[in-house]
Amino acid sequence: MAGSVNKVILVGNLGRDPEVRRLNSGESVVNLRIATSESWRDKATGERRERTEWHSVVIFNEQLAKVAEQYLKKGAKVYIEGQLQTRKWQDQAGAEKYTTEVVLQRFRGELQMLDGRGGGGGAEIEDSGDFGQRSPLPARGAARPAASGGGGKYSSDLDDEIPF
Amino acid sequence: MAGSVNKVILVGNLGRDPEVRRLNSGESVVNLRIATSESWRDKATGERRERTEWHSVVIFNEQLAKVAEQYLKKGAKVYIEGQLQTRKWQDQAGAEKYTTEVVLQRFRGELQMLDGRGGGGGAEIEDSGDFGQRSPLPARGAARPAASGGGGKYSSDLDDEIPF
Amino acid sequence: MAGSVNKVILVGNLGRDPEVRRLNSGESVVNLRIATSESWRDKATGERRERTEWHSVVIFNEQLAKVAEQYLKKGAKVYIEGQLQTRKWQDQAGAEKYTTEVVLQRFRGELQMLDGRGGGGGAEIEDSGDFGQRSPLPARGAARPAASGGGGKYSSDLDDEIPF
Amino acid sequence: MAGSVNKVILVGNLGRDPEVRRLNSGESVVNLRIATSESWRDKATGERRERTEWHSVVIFNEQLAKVAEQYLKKGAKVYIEGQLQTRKWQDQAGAEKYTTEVVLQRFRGELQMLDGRGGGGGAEIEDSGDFGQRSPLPARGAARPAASGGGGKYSSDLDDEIPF
DNA sequence: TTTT
DNA sequence: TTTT
Repeated sequence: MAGSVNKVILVGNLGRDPEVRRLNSGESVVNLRIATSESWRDKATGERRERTEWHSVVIFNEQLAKVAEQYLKKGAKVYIEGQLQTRKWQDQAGAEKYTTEVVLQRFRGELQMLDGRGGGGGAEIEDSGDFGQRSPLPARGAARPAASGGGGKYSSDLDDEIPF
Repeated sequence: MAGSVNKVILVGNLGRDPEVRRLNSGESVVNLRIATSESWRDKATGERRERTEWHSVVIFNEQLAKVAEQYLKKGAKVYIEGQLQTRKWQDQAGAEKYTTEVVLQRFRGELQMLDGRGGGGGAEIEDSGDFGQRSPLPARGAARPAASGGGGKYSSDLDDEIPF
Repeated sequence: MAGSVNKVILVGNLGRDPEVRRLNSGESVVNLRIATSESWRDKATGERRERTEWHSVVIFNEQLAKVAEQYLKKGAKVYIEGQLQTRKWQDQAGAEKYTTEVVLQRFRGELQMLDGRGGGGGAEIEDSGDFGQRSPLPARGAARPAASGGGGKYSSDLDDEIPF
Repeated sequence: MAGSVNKVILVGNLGRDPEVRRLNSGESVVNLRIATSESWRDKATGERRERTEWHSVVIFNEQLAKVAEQYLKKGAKVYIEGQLQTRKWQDQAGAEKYTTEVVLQRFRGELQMLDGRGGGGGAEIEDSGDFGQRSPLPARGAARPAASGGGGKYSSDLDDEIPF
């Protein structure tokens, strides 16, 4: 459709470690389970209440999948930007089911690690040349984690694999 | 959870007229079915392909529910901002089902009508006083439709009901 | 900085035709002037008031620059996604000035045309192959306009130039 | 204007402590200075480069101003949602200047504290009653910080002042 | 079920 | 300078 936008922005915490599936193509797909929550005081009872929402996130973006696989773990706080997709499937009994996921397509979406030390992930992309004073960050969908723990080695390795 | 964000932004078209449910409280809840789509050319086949995604939107925000009920109809293009919520329900056979919706809670969310003539809806809210040169728009979650077709009457009526 | 996000989302109308600058590299950069506005009823006076905000948008993204150049004109309604950048410059008298712009970097940002007939622009990108049922839209920052006025020719030409 | 959107989303760190101005009305306005940055590897030189962008944020939203005043300090990481506003002013020499700010109007905008312990701020709002299973969070523009350091006292005090 |  |  002309002129449409389908965007989800989440800031939340991983409920468990990332799940990585390796495709035949060699690419990996990462699934995250992310919790967001709101709390409020119920005026009627005066009690504090909280509602947690769980989101299924699927990362097809190769660079971001690598970052997720290498640096994220249960409890990590992340910023995620993707799009809504609902897919139909059948359970073992043959019943129709629908699942709605937040999807980061190839070359699309964003992932930022928001934890302080040993985890904060900033955008990190190679530039193909100067662009006046605007050189930074021409590319999309990439995240570079800060050195986690013992240094920047993994970070460097990752850098070398980013193809632009 | 501390520091979480759960936000969905959609620009798309209504697949059918809004569905309005009246609650016992007198409030109304509006359900929208919104399509977003992307198209691309398949490199392998050279054919143009398109994928349409359908979104279920639920409007609990009273002002926006009124706007939706009065001014939106099948085919209308809208900007929607809400949050993801998944709810569990049982079908007639007793099978567990999950549905994920984009929800505009009371006093939350945004709705903007994007159609040109007889439909464009801008934010429209009363101010409770001046605020230096920054007076505009202190309130959230409101949309005022332009007069649709026969004039601004409904728009005015609506204005009078906006309680701030 | 690790884990940062800098994002602007605008839906508004062009105050004038796009301004195109051709760089020595052959690339073009497009500047847009976009108005957003809010209206509200002043509670004290009962009068309707409106505040219009003007935004300077700079498009370095080549694909989106082409779309803007070819299909946008004064009055057009667009969805824009970019990032905030402030740059320092000197006026003729040598006085320091700062200008803040919404920038769509190379390969980044989004542009959707929201006008109905002869103008609605949907994402339009070639795919490099199938990806199961998820094939669509792996790429970012692209917009394909619908044929404006005299047909889809320019649209097709544009398609051929999109390098992925 | 009908159907317009003016939204800025930032995730970044405070460059200095919040600046609080007390208005004659008793309300306070808080100014923040927030840095976002991107880093990338320059393909030509192979060097890592980084660009930091500084944003001026102005909080008129009373609740969020209180949160900012009480809980934010230099270095804190925050999620901010506001709108772009450019205002004209004159320096001491009478020269015209323009400043663009990210503004959180009264009852509008969002602020989430993203630091781990003693700082993470989740939405925290009182509800005016039940709303089926959807009771949470009817209100907008509020943030409740987690107890910082020694307990929830300030948090509770703040709660009592939130008028809904 | 929309839209192009 | 747009739009309603």
